[in-house]
Amino acid sequence: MGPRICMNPKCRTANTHEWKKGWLLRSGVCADLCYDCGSAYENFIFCNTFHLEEPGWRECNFCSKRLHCGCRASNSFLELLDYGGVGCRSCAMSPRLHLIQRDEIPNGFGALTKKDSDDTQTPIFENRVVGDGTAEGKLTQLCRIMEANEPSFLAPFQRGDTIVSLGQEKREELRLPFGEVGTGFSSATKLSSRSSKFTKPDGSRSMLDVRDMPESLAQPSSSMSLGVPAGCSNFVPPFSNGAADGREPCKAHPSFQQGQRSRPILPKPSKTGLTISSETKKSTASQLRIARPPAEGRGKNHLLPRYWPRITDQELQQLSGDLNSTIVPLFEKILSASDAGRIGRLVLPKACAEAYFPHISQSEGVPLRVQDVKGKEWVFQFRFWPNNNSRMYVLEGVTPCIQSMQLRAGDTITFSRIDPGGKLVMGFRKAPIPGDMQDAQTSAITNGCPGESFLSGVTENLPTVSGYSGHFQMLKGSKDPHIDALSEHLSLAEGGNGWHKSENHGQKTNEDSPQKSLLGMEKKRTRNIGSKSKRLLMHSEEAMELRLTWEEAQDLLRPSPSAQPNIVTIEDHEFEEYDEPPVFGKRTVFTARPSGEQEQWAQCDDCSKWRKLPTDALLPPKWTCSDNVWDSIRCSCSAAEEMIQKDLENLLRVGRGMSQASVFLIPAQVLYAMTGSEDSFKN
DNA sequence: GTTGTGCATGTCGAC
DNA sequence: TCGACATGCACAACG
Repeated sequence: MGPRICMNPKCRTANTHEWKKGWLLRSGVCADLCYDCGSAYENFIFCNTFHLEEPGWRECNFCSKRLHCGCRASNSFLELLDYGGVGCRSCAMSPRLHLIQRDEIPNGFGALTKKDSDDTQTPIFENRVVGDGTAEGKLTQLCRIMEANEPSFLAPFQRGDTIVSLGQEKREELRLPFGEVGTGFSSATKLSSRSSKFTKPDGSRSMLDVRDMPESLAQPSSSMSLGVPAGCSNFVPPFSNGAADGREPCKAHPSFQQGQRSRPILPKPSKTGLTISSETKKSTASQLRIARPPAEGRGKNHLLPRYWPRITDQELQQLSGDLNSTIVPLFEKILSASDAGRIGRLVLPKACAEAYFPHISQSEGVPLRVQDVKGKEWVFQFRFWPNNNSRMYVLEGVTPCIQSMQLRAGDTITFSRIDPGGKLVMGFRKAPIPGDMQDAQTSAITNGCPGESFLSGVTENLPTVSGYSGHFQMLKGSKDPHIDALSEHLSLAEGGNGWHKSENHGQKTNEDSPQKSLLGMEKKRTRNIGSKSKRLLMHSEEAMELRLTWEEAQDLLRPSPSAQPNIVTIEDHEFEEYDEPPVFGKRTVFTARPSGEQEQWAQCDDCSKWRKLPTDALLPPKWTCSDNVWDSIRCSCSAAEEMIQKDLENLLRVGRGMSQASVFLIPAQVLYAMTGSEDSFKN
């Protein structure tokens, strides 16, 4: 066991502690005791001390729950995770998935004798499967689908081993390590598959109940380590029922290597959550925006669908591939007026905060490092306020970040985790352009608000305004034309305009009850943004003007003169990637001849003479005649000006009469109309 | 006077 | 009915 960080924040600075051979369990969070400080963070229940019983088995000294690697091949557990996650060396399955009650030990394993606890790490977290038999059917259904899709997953199961039966009358507890969200879910899927052999087929049940999944994925550590089995997909959904829609094929799996992507499940409207559909095989599934439900849909604390991260499979794949890391979407939230206001407090959904952020016991909270998709690291204060015998979690100090991302009320902020490393990363989606009701309608639905009641909030075959992943949104938001081009190329971040590209989906989804959804949207939108935050809103015309202004401003952006681009090849397209932010280039004026030929004019910073340039010329912020490499005659300030004075005055008058931004881009036709004739410009 | 902080309260959705 | 949460509001700190 290598050095690990103590879970106690007061002690965690020392990462070379020895560790007691015990396990702590708290709300599904496992941790060791630190030998130095003698404790773990918070009031962990000193409950589980697992002992190696026989090959593949471990048993808690206290609660007598048993753990098995599943394949029974050996007791050789492969350590996978920083916080002690293990997997069987033979089958790579996580033993935590096979935890069962002592009295549920299947026949054939013989008597168990306790031994001294070994040093094997087996953190677990609670994953209580409903015991009414419902889960059995659901899991069976899941298994069928999985079997149909990837029979190889089931292969190890069909050796006849009676390991764990989810169909047993008594419920069992599946415990997964807090730090192994992804792994756990991935494995959970496999468990389901394995269980299929031993459960009664029940075709009538098609739902995978996720409400009784682990109580919490919280870990009292801001490091948020996430275990990822080697060789597996980059994207690891943090949800156990993601076993269905987020079931991640191992990259080593042939089907994956052949380019087969994980197929999101298309659930039908349902209150219970995930519905598994045979439609999952449709090739278009990867394009769908999936509201990936939380694994820890744990009873009343389970996350509301509105917070489920919505990300298309394709985006995930691209994100994962591009970043060469594992993306774990955690949750998202529509920014309220309060969130986006100047107070700088972002109210966090309680369930999300408790599930994915470090556990805090003091109101003061802890600093939380969150990286934006540009790589900039922000430190927020993650804290809570007592609130009606409950807690209200907030992130403080988010104003600079929100401003940096140019977010407003109504935009959606997303939290994800990047692994390895467990870094928290935040992205965003911009809200649609105000005034476009259809956009707004779809947006509201996309954001999981209104319409969710009839969309189930599970999967929405809908577009989003900008695609998920603020990763790409940030790329676009960078306003670096090159990055922006990349973003466009990837067809992810579409911001406003791109919204229309998949609009039909939204229409289709809403056609059942457009008015209802519209009303609901409006209602929700009103609430989200708040009547008192109208100052944060703007009229559609204003928004349009702002958008146009910004778009125009983009034409002025130039790569920093000192910046050296990195050439990035994506899908056979080469893009220049700059580390340095773009700079504003010199403003120019475009004109057009009657023939349609366009011209670009720039004014020398030294002599103030106007020079004609190629239309594709990009000028640095400071430009003089000597920089006029396109015209050997007029590359000096001593050269005569091309434009006659009258036309020049017209040109400048037009510029003054227009908005500050528009002066940069005088419509050529307008200019020509004002100047009257082609003779306005002399060559 | 402005801004920040901490808590209270009303609304609304989920159960 | 209850919990979550958006936001109001009183008070403190600060310039």
